[in-house]
Amino acid sequence: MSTREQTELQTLAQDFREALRHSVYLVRRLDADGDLSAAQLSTLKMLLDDGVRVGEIARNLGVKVPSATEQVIKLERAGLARREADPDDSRAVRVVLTTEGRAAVDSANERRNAVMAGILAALTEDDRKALAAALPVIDKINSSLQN
Amino acid sequence: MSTREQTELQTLAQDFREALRHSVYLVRRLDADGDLSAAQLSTLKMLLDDGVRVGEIARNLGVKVPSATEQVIKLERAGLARREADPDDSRAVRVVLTTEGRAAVDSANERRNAVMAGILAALTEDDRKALAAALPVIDKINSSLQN
DNA sequence: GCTCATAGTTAGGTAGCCTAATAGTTAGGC
DNA sequence: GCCTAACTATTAGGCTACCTAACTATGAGC
Repeated sequence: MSTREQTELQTLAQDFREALRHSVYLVRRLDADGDLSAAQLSTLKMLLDDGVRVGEIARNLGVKVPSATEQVIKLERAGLARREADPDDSRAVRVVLTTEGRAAVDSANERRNAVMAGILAALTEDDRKALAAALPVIDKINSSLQN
Repeated sequence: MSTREQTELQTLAQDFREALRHSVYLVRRLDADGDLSAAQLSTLKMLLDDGVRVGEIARNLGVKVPSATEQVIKLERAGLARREADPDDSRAVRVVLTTEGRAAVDSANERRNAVMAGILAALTEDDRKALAAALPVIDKINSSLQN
């Protein structure tokens, strides 16, 4: 890698860090929406397909198992999820959505998408293209870190 | 706006939300570095130029004033910042860096940039170009929300 | 010189994360 | 078959970073 490339890498690193830091505004704007916190909405979304084990929830959220248990307990108290015994492994717990949970995911998801769409609508078409082109890269970075 | 554009907007909104959610991995990787939390490093960086008022710190961080006070108190206890009376307005407080604070910003900043650069080095040149092109857009979004 | 606005702090509370310790279950070696 | 080691989840206790509400002190307008 050339010296020029090295410098560019440094600059990009710094700029990306700065952009990430400033994204708190965006994240908070989205979270301001609702009755469902970001962590809880993320958890509920995982449950859409099928029952999911607590450990898997933790891995998906990028947190430790006790933190996932905590989220599940809150969702259960809110009547949005339910814990069931895993038929294959009695150490494990399968977390599933309740009917209310399913409805809550759908409506929270739609409302947040609408907020985000409103923000993106203020951009130019070129801006949106540039953003769309970067999303796969960001996902690539993130999944490489997921460990 | 055409129906096709509407749909694209919805899709982009959803994808961007998803990418943001997954960025916890990246943010946590960067924060794992060190002795200085993300909030504290951000606060310290603001002080580099000049004394900054608590209200201004709050606005910059995107938090309420009491939260900024809290950060300042912690930095003060850590010996990294100092509160001084504002000569122009005795209601106000100017927060300034100590010598240790200045050194701490520099080293934490460098270490985090190095971590980020390491992550970005694993991408292709095209990926980095796409990312670099999107950063101004992200900043544009963020500054539109800042208020 | 009141009154109202502004700057910051204090008090008390919440969410979300962590580590360490614990209970129960499964799996492998012998 | 049994014992140990590994795994799954929960509980307990602690931390950071937010928040709102209530307060103190200073500044500004009329």
